[in-house]
Amino acid sequence: MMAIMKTHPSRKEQSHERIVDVAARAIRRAGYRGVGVADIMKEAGLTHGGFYAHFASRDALLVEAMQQAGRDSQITLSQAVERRVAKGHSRFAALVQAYLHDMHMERPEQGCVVAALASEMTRQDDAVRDEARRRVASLVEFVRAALPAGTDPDQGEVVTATMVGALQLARTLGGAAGRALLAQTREALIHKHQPSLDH
Amino acid sequence: MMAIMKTHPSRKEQSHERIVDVAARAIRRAGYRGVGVADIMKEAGLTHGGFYAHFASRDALLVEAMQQAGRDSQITLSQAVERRVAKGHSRFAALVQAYLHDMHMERPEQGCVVAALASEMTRQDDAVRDEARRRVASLVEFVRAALPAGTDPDQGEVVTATMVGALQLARTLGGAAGRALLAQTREALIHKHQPSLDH
DNA sequence: TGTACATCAGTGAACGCGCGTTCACTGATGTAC
DNA sequence: TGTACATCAGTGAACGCGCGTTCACTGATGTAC
Repeated sequence: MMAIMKTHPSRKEQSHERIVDVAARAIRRAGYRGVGVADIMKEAGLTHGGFYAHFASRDALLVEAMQQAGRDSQITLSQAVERRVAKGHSRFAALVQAYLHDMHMERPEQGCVVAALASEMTRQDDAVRDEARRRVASLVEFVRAALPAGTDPDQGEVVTATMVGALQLARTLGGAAGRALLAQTREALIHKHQPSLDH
Repeated sequence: MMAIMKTHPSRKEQSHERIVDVAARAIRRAGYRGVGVADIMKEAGLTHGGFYAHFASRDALLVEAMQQAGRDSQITLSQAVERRVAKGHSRFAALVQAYLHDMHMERPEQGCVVAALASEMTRQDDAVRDEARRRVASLVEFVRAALPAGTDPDQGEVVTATMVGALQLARTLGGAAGRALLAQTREALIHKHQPSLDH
């Protein structure tokens, strides 16, 4: 009853996943308040009436959507990092280049959920806020794990703050100004933490 | 007709200013979507019906509110910086300490409008978005002007991104974790740009 | 200084719309025998 | 293998509420003479 089986998912589970996937993209594109229940259901190929068979409330969906968005973007980012590492870049430089990539500025809906929602996170109800904290902590951990050997681990928070802030400012400025800001930030981070490499 | 006189403001002008002041705090506390026209008018001591004698639309108010919030927080920040400079701190250390102060984490409604709204700025209509870009540019200029002599001016963007990002992450985490993140970021910025001072 | 009228700032009811949520119902899938 | 019934996932109309916006009206302020 309680155990989650590894068998192929039921029809309902498939719908559930589809709804969460859609929502995970929607909140990053349009914000917590930006897309309604009916829109999400429609994009998932369903009608809005069925929503409450899947979730207790809109907020409950938001929590699952943030988890999913976190998984999504962490996988995408990991893969981009590994690709660069395979080409001979250091893990740290790879992270900085992947996170502060022009594409990441232009495609928030496929990108980091923390950067997409940072300034709205404080204003959510408890359950959503708790998940937001977990997303931040998880991102910081990811960054910390990519710091060059010997770096003070406290730099994990600082580098995360720099990357998240830069991505948001770049998105606000947009266009050439945004890309310039990203380039300067990549340069500064890599130069600071690995003066000898990737320059 | 067009010239703005320096005479004492008319009754209507006083109301207008009060509405904008209230809105400037409200958007930083609750976000662009967080407070309605009726609430703002009420807090300004008026009824909602009079709103459209002052503004063409809710968005028009948001533009003025952002300008006002920018002025507000720039003045507050300047004063805090000057106070620290007077005590013998360098201008850069003073800026970092003032911006990444625990109080700034706890009181978004009196603080930086960019940090309060960064991730929502991309999602606003043209007029609001334009003003958002100006707020970002203005903050970057302010930071650049406080960089230690001889620093590459491109660091203005990077330091701004770091401070804005750190403030947002600290607010999301809240409490002790938030304060720790602020402290680490202050330390890192000051240590990087002025290794010899304020340590 | 006073009276009559015009202008102005603000009031409060009302409208239209979108959105989260509920619910009676339907058609499909699964189970019992 | 077939029939009867129960369960399940999803449908679509409806409800209630909040919010941006409009508008006819009121009371106060200012101006003309």
